[in-house]
Amino acid sequence: MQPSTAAGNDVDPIIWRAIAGNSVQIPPVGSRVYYFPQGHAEHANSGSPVFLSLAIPPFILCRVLSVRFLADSVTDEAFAKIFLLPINQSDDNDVTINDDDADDDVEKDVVSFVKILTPSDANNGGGFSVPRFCADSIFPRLNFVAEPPVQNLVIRDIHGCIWEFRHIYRGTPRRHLLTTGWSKFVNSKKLVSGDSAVFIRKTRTGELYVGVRRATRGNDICQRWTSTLLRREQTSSAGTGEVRWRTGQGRVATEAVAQAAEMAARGMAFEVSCYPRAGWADFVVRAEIVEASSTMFWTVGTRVKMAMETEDSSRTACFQGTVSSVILPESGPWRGSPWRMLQAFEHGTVYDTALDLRVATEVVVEERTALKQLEFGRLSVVVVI
Amino acid sequence: MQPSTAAGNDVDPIIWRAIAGNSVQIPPVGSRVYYFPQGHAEHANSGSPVFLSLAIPPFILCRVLSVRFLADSVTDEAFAKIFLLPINQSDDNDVTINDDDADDDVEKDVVSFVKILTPSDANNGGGFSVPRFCADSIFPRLNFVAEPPVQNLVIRDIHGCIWEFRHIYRGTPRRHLLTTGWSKFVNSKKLVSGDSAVFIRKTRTGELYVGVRRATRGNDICQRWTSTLLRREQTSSAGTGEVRWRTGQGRVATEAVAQAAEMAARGMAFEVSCYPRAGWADFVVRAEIVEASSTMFWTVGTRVKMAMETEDSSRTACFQGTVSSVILPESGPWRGSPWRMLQAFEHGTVYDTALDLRVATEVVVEERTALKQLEFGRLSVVVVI
DNA sequence: TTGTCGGCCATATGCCGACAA
DNA sequence: TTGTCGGCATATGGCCGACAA
Repeated sequence: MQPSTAAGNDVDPIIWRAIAGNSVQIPPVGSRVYYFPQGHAEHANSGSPVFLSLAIPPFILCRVLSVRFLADSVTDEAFAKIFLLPINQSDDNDVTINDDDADDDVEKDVVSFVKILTPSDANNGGGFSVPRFCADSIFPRLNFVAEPPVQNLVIRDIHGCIWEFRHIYRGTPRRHLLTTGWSKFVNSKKLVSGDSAVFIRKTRTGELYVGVRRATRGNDICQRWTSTLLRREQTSSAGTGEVRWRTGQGRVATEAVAQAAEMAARGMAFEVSCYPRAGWADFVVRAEIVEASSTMFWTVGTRVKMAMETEDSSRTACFQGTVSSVILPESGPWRGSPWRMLQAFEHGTVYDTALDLRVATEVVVEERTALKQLEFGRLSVVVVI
Repeated sequence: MQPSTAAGNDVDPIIWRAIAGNSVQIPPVGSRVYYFPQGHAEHANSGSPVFLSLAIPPFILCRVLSVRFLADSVTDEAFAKIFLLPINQSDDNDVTINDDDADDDVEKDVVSFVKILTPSDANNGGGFSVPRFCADSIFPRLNFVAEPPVQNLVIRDIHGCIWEFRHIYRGTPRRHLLTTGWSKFVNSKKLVSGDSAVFIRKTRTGELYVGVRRATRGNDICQRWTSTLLRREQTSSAGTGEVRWRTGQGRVATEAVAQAAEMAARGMAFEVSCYPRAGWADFVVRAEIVEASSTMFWTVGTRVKMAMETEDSSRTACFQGTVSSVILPESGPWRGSPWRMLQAFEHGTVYDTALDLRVATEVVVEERTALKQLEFGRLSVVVVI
């Protein structure tokens, strides 16, 4: 099975990471991971996958053979295709090439800024109000002696397509704005208020990039606090029909899940597409994390803490909670599966950001979590406290 | 395996048939059919499917367990989900409920009209020039004493969504036009000149329906005579990106093909999605047709005739030709497969329509055909002459 | 510092009859 | 009968500073 190229060209990993979010974890080539078919199935776009053989283990140890960083041609979402080879438990040493230093270097090579779009930003006929920090740190400096100070920005999106924006500093009081070109971008990407725009600058070359993140709605706990309902959906029966892809939850074909699980269970190399989205669980998890968790004695009352990024990636906040139930299926096809074995009750959380997380303090977190389930914004790690 | 419901609601079979085209053949529930994995694979949207087991027979006898008439939520194409159970050759009697009479009755219950859109019809800011016959036979009669004669039409599309069009009879000389509402429809359905609109009226209730058929381009012989190139594609790198689905050829996920073929080979019930499109071969074919063809001694020089509908379904035309080669693979995974075993050379064709088929008289038909391959417009049957 | 609003201008949309194929 | 065009009215897009949060 060759990794298919039909989904488009590979994305520069540096840009990919900046657009997907800095806390997204993609296991490096050579590392050991566990593949969770149940988690994969949760990403299917319709129904439950059909497994030809009934004996699909709940988790399968694999080695990462390759990783491709890609972009969804319809939604612009960053996603990764990971090529996995099932391996034995005894094969327990990572063969990762340790290039952490190199990674750090290149990561410092970009600077990025995320803004959640206001209604004014996303309105038809409107421009984009550029926060001061973005204008100063990302965009080229304007010539402020001109009247008005103005320049044309040439920015590439995740596909490498070029977009042009007029960047002007005007108004009383003065502020930075993107005018001409912005509206076309918003319409083309089908952005609505609540979505985010990511502006990225490669510090060495000065090249500019722009990415989008869709507002997380319609999944799990996120659904409860969001006040923006299905504004992207067809509002009247005679609507334009152009935004229908918004209704689909999963991004992965049901049959692709079934096929991957089948091949994994047979010990054959297989490929999975991972869409890192807030509120969706990773189903390919570093083996070290799974193994550390499996040695933990989970019991009701265990207190846990979860670090996660806010939606605009500007800060990291914490969930704190108590495990309220531990469920390991005792029968059925998934007997003994740790997937979503934990359910936590959240309490007494201290946040260092106010806006986005405040409503969540009032709800019971019902997600069952093995390790990385309670995503909100993006979860980075679970710590027992 | 339950037929999934995620693709949308079922379409009224009468409306479905009128929109798909009257010559589209969907095998009835209970009938025996042959499933051709190779033909199915030709409908995959990327690469070649991965077959887990290598022994996939080239054709598998099945019984039709159920048929669902559906509509693609993105392209509005009519397609069918057919649920098939592999059966033995000895199980040779159809269990079809003979409801031909009933079918005939209901088919007479609708009247439809197809028009290929002119540039003026598909232009932005333009209306739709309603042919006289359509206005007379499909739309409600206007009040011609009014000045101008005008009415509002309320028409449902294949999804049941309501569209409103202003139908006016004006101009000098007088003619029927759809004005207000038409442009929104064209933009929403992404119609371009060359595509077709189908207007349907249920004679009993007077209810109106509208469907679309995309111009057949990019496949086989159709590609050679069409002069309209990829006008729907993104023209600039900063384009809107809204028409990208036009680039995809197949409509079926590669993994779905692999899974269906696997299950068919194992004798398990499976489901396939069939998109009846001109230029694409049916991969689920009535058993009687396949068996009749397999008793035929095919040889180079055999003269064949093929009836087919013109694109606007108004008339039936004929291809005539001579078999120029007969190829049965002698080795490889598809040894002995009849799929596309015939290649025909076209000659001396007599058409009873002029416009759409005339260029095809000048080309060599290179398609290899088992039975139903030389689709142009829509092929209905091959006859040895 | 930055989100939203009303004003105002430019452009695009879209209805029309004229005319010709 | 019907496809295409130019004219013209109107709607929408989109840039602007004012003002307030």
